[in-house]
Amino acid sequence: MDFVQVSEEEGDEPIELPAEEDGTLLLSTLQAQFPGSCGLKYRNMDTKAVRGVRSNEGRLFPPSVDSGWGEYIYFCVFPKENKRKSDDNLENSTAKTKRIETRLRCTDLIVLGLPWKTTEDSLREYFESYGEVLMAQIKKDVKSGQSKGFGFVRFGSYDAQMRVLSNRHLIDGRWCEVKVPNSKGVGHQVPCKVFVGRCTEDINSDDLREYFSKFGEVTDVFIPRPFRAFSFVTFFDPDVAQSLCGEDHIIKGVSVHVSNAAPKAEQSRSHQGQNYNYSSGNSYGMHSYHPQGNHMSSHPGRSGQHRGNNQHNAHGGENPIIANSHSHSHSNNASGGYGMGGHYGMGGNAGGGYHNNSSNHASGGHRQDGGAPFNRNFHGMNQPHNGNVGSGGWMNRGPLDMPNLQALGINSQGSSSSNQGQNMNNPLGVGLNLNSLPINPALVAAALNQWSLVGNQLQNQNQDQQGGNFLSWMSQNGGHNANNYGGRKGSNNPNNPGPGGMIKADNSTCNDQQNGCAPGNAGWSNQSSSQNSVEKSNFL
DNA sequence: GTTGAGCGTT
Repeated sequence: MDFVQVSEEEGDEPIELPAEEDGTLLLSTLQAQFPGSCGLKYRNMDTKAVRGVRSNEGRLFPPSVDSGWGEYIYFCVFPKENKRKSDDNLENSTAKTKRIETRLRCTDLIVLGLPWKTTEDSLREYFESYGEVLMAQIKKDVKSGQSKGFGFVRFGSYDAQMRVLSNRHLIDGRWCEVKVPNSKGVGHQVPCKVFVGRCTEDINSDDLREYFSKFGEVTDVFIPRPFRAFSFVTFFDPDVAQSLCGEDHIIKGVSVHVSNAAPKAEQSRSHQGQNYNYSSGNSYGMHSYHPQGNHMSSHPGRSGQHRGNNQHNAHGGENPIIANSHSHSHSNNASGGYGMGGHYGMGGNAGGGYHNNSSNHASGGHRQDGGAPFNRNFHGMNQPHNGNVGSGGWMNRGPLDMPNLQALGINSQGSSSSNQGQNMNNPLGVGLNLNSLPINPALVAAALNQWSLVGNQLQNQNQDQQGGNFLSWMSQNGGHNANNYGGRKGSNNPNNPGPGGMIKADNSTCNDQQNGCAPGNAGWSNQSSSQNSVEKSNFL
């Protein structure tokens, strides 16, 4: 095993940190020894200059492919104090620029599970290792002054916020979780993913990654197979993604067009859309760490409010409530599946046609945060008549908004013969074989993207072929960032570590209670990302 | 004085 010599500051005595098998050093390893650090740098003996170490997705890469980390002594990079302050000033100034409008700003973060004894001072002290803490408060009972066991923190830098959201926190002897509070709403986040239309077949993911990397760190590239004349590129920085939208770019001599991966109107139109944003914007917050185990212990009253949708079976998705109360039932009783098979973190079709596929019902429930917020976020998803209620809202559009499906070459048959019946929940029977279209598939794809229909089609067509679906990939977004920031591929729950957590929900019929931590572990699993997307990345 | 899922008297 390789060790990397790291000191906090140049000249300090170094500590040897173990590198991974692939030669990288996990940021989490670094942060375990140097809390609050965000990177490494070293003194280049030839140039006498300080060089930064490449950092990507929670991993630090050795400067040399051949000689690895070499004999350098590296020292830590910490978030810049002045940068934070300048950001704060920017945010507080009246002259807010477009940048501040689109940039992901710091938000208050809720800290759950705090020990009763934790004070605002100790809370602040803990989090200061990550960066400047602008606010730390403990919610208390007004009469007794006793802590309610949760509080809020706000950081001065988004970097610090990201790191906090992607790490576990042992505060005053108790594991706590930090999340973006539900009360914040989730609609203001900016997607990291862009749609790249007019692609040609010879533009591969490496080409896309290489090309777009010059604008910012590319965390993912997804090219639908078979060829569809479009692709998706996910950036680490949503600003970069945003800045590219609407532009034409030439890759391998081909003019491609970059646009929003999902139309903005869609993102604010429905709860699903908002949650899509949430998932994309809060890439780092998608860990599902549940220090107290199962947060979804039975809430019969709540589940009662959400019954009715029974387009699929009783264990629809990973509805934790149903899972808890119905164990392994497959019957089509009327109690299950309010979660629409999940995917609630995205703007796409969480419902129709997909979760009727019996081979995949366990892939639903792609919870991206834990606990009861699920309930709050999904009122209105249960219109029982509509298999597409989770479709990002196109079914909810008025007729004037409806795309001309016929003009787009959309027929009324699903194109996947092996998935017959999957469109039973799709009231329009929308299905599309882009390959068979008489018109440029790129144009159709672009149009469909604008209507958020790409997901449906991809899903219908590729589900069998790739074992994944576009929509869950959409939901993933930077989610793997979260995983890797923590240096863990599996659950963040120390009670349930291991690779299974983030990889894939078990396709067996038992979605419930296997781990006593229903939504948190298998919760935001993403079968698609592990196959379509993550495999193209070099960090999993 | 106890407790352990949650979402903030701005």
